Amino acid sequence: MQLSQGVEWALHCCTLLGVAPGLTLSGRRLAEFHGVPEAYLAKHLQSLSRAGIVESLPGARGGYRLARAPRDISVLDVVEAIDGRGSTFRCTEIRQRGPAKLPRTKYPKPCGIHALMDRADAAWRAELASASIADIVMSVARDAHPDGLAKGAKWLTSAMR
Amino acid sequence: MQLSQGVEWALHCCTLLGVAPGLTLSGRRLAEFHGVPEAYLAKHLQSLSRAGIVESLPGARGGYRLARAPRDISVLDVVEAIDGRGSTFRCTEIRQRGPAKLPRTKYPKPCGIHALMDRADAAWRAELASASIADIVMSVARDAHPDGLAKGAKWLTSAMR
DNA sequence: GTCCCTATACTCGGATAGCAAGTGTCCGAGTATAGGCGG
DNA sequence: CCGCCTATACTCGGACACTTGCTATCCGAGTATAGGGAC
Repeated sequence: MQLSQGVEWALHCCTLLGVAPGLTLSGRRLAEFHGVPEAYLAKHLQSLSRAGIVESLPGARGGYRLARAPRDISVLDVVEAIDGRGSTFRCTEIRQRGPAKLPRTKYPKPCGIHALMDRADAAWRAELASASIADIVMSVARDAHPDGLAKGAKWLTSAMR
Repeated sequence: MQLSQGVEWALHCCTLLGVAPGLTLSGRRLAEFHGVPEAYLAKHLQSLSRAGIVESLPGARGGYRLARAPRDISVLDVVEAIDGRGSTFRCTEIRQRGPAKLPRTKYPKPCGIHALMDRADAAWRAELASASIADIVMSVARDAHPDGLAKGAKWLTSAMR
């Protein structure tokens, strides 16, 4: 079970877009800043757009910007936008197959395995929902090396020209 | 991100093997009881065997049985045996790429995104580690319909003949 | 009746195809901009 | 000098190949058993 590669890219993109309110960057700039292939990143940006996390502005000087305040976008929102909203565990109800099966009405409660898996899933989601893009931006501002922040800021000003 | 199909099968197999100490069932019987293809289930049983969760007995009257007490086998053990032990999130350190990169020594701490993902991963694993096969067996015994348990017990006695 | 041997049937284990989803890429539709032209 | 028009360059969006890993299956090596035969 592995998370899609695009999740990492999408989170970093949202983090970058979250450093300044209304900051708009094109797919090309976002790819350039992160050193990832532009064409493939565009695919994930589309997913973010469809999910209502970022909004796209067409035309020259267009690009992507956050659709909501960084505080109101949880990491879980981004993860689900890229990787899908489905549960990690799919219960095929194999207890209802084989020689010990009963009529369908005899299974009022979900099986213990399914219930446990859902609990683990909920714990994972809760952790991701507890952090917002704003939190990530703050953590970067706090932990990153000053030189890196300076280079980033410099690139940003030149990219917005 | 979706869990492998085999995880469900493996958990149900371990649950069945956990109902009685030393209970040994062949791959054929396990597949028959759960109504799943025997050939494919065998592949997952091999994984369980390699992970030291079940031990295999060759020859006629052979099969699989739990290698440890049900109490000492966590659900996480089974999940990791089938689906791998790797983290769900793979950080490719894209912050070290692009125009704002710095020498590698300038990144003493893992990035905030990576740290958060690891926390979520840990929460998921903790939940799965908190339950053992013995717990699953108990929950089935408590929640399943008496008729289903009776049919299961009947099949079991005939299968052990 | 007891022991031994052999053939058997059953078991696990790894090696081998098929397929779906993620990965990676491309080109077309649409728009704000920049420059040129006319008034 | 000012306003309008046109061409341009850039943007997003969806449609199209490719690869990895999960899904599914098969056959071969090995062993405990069951039955038969010899003593």
